[in-house]
Amino acid sequence: MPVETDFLDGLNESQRQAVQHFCGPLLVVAGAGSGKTRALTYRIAYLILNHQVNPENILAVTFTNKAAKEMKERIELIFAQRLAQEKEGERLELLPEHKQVKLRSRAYQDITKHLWIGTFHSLFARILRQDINKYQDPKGYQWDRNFTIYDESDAQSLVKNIVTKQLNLDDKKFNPRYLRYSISNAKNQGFYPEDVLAQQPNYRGRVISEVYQEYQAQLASNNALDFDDLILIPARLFSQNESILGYWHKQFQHILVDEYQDTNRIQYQLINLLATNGEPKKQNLNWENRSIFVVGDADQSIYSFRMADFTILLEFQQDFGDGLPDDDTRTMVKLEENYRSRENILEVANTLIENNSERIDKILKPTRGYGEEIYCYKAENEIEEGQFIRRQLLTLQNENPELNWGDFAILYRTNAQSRVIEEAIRDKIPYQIIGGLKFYDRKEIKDALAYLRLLTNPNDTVSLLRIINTPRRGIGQKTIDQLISASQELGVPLWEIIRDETSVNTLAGRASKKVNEFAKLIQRYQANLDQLPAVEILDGILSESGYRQDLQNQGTDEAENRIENLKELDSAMTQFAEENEDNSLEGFLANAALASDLDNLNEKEEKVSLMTLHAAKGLEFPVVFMVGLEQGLFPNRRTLDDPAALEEERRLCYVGITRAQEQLFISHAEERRLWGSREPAIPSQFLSELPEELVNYSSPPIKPRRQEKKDTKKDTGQNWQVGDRVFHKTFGEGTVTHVLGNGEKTNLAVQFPGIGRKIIDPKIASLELI
DNA sequence: TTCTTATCTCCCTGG
DNA sequence: GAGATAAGAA
Ligand SMILES: Nc1ncnc2c1ncn2[C@@H]1O[C@H](COP(=O)(O)OP(=O)(O)OP(=O)(O)O)[C@@H](O)[C@H]1O
Repeated sequence: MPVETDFLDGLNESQRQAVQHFCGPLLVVAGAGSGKTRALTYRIAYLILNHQVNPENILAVTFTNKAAKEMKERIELIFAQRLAQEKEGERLELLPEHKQVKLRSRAYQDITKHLWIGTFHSLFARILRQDINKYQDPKGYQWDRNFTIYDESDAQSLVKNIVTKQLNLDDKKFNPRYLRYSISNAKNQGFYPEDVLAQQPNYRGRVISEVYQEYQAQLASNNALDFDDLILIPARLFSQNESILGYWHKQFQHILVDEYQDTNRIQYQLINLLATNGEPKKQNLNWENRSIFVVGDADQSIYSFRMADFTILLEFQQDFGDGLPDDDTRTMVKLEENYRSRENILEVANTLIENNSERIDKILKPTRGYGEEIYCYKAENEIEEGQFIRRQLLTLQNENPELNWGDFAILYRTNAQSRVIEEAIRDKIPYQIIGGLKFYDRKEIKDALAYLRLLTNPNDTVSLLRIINTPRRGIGQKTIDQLISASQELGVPLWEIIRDETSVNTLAGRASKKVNEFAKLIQRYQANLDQLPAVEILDGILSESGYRQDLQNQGTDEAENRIENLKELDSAMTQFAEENEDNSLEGFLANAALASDLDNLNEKEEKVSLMTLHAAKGLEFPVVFMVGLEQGLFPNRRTLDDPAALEEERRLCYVGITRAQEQLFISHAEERRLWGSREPAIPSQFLSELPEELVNYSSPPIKPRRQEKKDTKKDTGQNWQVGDRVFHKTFGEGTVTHVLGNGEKTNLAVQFPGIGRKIIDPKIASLELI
């Protein structure tokens, strides 16, 4: 009999039904903020607790690394909580700090460490580390386990090199960016170069196909994979090799996918293969002790540019489910209550999304009542828009002391918009920008990583070329060209030439001494790769290569900054080694390649978050500013003549609105600077689609007050008692179960129905006695 | 070979 | 308007 598990208290009836689902397929569909992610997370815990499923038999796919990390933390807490009650007979948060730490570490060692939770890319990169040598490529390409993962800029420079150097095409006519995008799209549909040509039997198609072919050949000879390969190669490997598929099918008995509406066909194929072991007939499937559980919302599908296809979500019922009508089906659960947003915010979002024709209507009931008014502000230009944001932030923060800067988000369509906003708020308001230039995209970081990649994977010519003359060591373009053409003639990787002293001496002329010194340096570190911890390798190579010294000599602020960033790389490495119990260089490099800027978002830091609407998917904030609602910007210019693309923009807008919990500000400018020139801008069509009665188009008062709230006193002097009924801004109504400490140091343990027990400092959070 | 200056391209979204 | 890149000078 299943143990009754108190964490089910935090779920409504439909969520509970989803969480308690054990075997077979289940689709959870629901609008924004209805607790889909929570249901998925709790189900993982429930499988382990009540069905004794082994954590290593669970595969859960999230959309971002950050979401994966949070999910692991939640599960860890659930188990630590249970341990606390079993072993100590007490709630976790009421135990002394060191005991809490110990229990969490137990939960990590026993449970979460073994779970396979991550993005498609990180999970399947891990599988490839194990099995890529068994992959048989139809073209005969081969990779080994030390493969390097190329990020977008590596991939683009490879394409560019092919276009200009090898195929001698005009890169004006075929810009490498466009070609790279075409290749990526082809891969995300499982196409080989020949397929591209067959689909597009014209000059353009031939060029794309040729570049693609050469690109793939070079990836292989560099022993490198791009992001798309991390999905595509496992899919091909599983299709061609029954025993490998069988192994992973057996391993992953329970498969869960979050944000299922944004999976693409290849990702679907992977999930399908793992779930069915390649059995095509639905009726032959044996779901004993197995399940597939996906959650999603077709209205939040916003990644079609990455070949995501929300019809995959719509087809789940046919693919896996019983295919019965909604009233009778046992393989679909709908969640219809929204726990995140105020009623007016939700209504605005729902009204907007109804303008899409390609959709299935859903119910999404508010649970939180009307909140503050929604304002739409018309700014003169983008600078004045920034001023508006600044004014509002300062007033709101001033008037609502319970809000800290981390409770605000500013969302925009394109990264380029962040600049002006940053300028407007930087002197008064702490902020963090998510996206744009990623940490791992910075020049100095890429240089450092190139050294490290070269050590683990000497075939990685892209990295080799990046650092062979960085810092300047007198190895010029002519020398490099000589070496490259020799390597091409002999058909060996460039590194093979460079490390061979005699070849270098004949080829490199004056620079040969320098090349040999460089080769010796690299070889010395390669020899010590397994002996030294990763951090020491990094430090050593940065010093001995003269990289750090070179920066120090420059003495500029910029160089200072780069040195700081390199130090940060150092701590990132240490942190990675600790968190993952992995101090190998390979492990760290894979992690770095897959890292996204979103991973740096820290809610606990009290900073306003600036990010794109795409990056905000899955997040929530008490106060949201959605800015730049102008025709051509949002919806974006390129979508205006494509109805499907326009609908996706509208979904993006829906996502933006539904990030807000308490209050939403929308703004647009009448004039905006684009690439240096000023352009008039007309308001976004989405604005006219919002219900007029719920949006206030006049300027918000300088000192807006939270109206609905009764006076929340920040009661330091209040005498709190066990049993008091209280109201909290985020958690709602609850009951005080413990009063901890006294006087200035009083903390309260409050039990919130449906949420659990929280420790609250009444001096920081405003608690109302009711 | 490296540094400086003029010209060109680009920004829609990201693992 | 910035960052990348190509051409020209030291
Ligand atoms: N049963 C519940 N009772 C109260 N609050 C809940 C419940 N379920 C979820 N929540 C809260 O509602 C908010 C939204 O939950 P969650 O992120 O799981 O929703 P979601 O459906 O995944 O959202 P999105 O579609 O926007 O990603 C969270 O703050 C969560 O803590």
